[in-house]
Amino acid sequence: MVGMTDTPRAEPGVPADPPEPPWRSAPKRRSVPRPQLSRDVIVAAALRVVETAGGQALTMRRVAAEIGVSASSIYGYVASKDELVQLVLDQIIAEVKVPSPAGGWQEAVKDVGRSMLAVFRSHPGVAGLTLGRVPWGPSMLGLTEFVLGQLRSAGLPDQVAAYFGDLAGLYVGGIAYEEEIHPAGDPAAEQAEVAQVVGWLQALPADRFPNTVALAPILMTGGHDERFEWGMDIIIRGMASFLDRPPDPAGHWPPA
Amino acid sequence: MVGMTDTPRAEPGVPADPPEPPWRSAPKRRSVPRPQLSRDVIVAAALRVVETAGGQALTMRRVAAEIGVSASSIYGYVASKDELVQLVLDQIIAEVKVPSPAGGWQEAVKDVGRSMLAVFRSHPGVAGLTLGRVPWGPSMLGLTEFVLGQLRSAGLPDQVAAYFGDLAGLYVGGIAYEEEIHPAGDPAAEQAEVAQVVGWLQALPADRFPNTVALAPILMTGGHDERFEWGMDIIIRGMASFLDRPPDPAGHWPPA
DNA sequence: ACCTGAACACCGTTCAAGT
DNA sequence: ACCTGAACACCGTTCAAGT
Repeated sequence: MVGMTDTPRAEPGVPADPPEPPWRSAPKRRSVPRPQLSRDVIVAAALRVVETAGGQALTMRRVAAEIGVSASSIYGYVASKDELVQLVLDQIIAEVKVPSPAGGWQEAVKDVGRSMLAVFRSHPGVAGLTLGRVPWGPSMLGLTEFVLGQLRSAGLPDQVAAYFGDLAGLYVGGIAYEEEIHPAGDPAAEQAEVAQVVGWLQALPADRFPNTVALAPILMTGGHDERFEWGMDIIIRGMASFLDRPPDPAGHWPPA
Repeated sequence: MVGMTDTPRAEPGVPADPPEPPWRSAPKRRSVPRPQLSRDVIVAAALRVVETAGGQALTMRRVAAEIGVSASSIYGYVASKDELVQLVLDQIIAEVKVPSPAGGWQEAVKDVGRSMLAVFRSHPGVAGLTLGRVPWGPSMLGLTEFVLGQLRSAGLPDQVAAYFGDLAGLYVGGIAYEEEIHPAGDPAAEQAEVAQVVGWLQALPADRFPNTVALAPILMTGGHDERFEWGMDIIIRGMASFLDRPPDPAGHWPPA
């Protein structure tokens, strides 16, 4: 079954698969007479490399070695490293769960964020790959549709709903990337590092930096989950504030 | 000024030496055989490299070439590439203007964000270096102090003020990085790319993706400034919402 | 038709050797 | 004391050549 998603399905009559996103190239080689390479094999190997050795270890040479093939042969199936990265992203975004909207739009949207963070956490190394990219792959579509639906039916202005993905995607990806870079592995070493910075801040001249000195102890506290929940809450509160002041009848925001 | 000792000086005051006769061997030791290095020289060269060739061009070899020195000599003044990056970041963050608080805390805090984005824009290539790093350099302190002071005197809970820097820093750095990656250089090519994605989204089956299809035209519209202002507004609105529901007398949030 | 191997033009970092 | 040059262990990508 590995080859299925590989097959270019131009055949009409097959129902409603979304069209290929613009960044996807057609594989250069088709007709596989032997158990040779394929996009799926390459993407799976890439994912294995990222998970076992981190995002910065995702190199064409390493992926090739993981499969047992030369680096150059990968270029028969994938146009560039960037395309491989997009394929990897699309694969793991497919794991994000679309939640039940029963708890209201605010919880539903937060749940998408939580699920996305959980997926990034379960594939350490992938979050860094989203930075500076918009993963407009097929698996992103279901998520986008759900979130847009939630925001619109809550009564938020279309432009507000449209911009939200930008902000939320940046936030979740950024948080996940920071967690990758500073893994929660060794709590003792982590606490020592925090204590060092807090100590430095508290040693500042209190007359010139009164607020920094005063807040130093709580500037760097809080676990990853706590900070993430707080950040999502801020964003959702900002979104919700648009419900108190709806746009004017022409749909413009801010209202005239 | 450290740079002064760097200037290669060929014995001032001594009048023009006649050229060496052919039979003379070169002197074994010149007073200053090579221009002396220093951190300032290296950081300045690094900044020049980043600005002229982008953040991904910041390599030790390129910085060395910019100065006219071997790559390995840089390690006499800077422990690693990461330290060099931190020095570059601190240098440019020093350019961020601390605004007047006259317009109220919301505008003041937004102005810090705007100024920071402006600085990143004027040094293209630097923003990407902030990702996954907390630039706790000396020049960050004045900014932190100002923002914390604004938020506290506005009446926001200390923990909310403490977390704000995290969120805002992630946002500004992320936005600036995205602008670096997709520079606004060629408006025609940019618009063509957007049109391609919009076309792809509009071609989706409208029964399965009604909201995505409906919002496709406005999902990717808006200039960089507009999106940035909107994102900052969302965050500030979220912050302001804490003023409507202040923390309980014990200082806890959310209030019991 | 598919894959390899060498090549090109790069990386960060180390370290013995030269001046 | 300071800097160089070679070396080590890597990159992404291309392309003639082999099978």
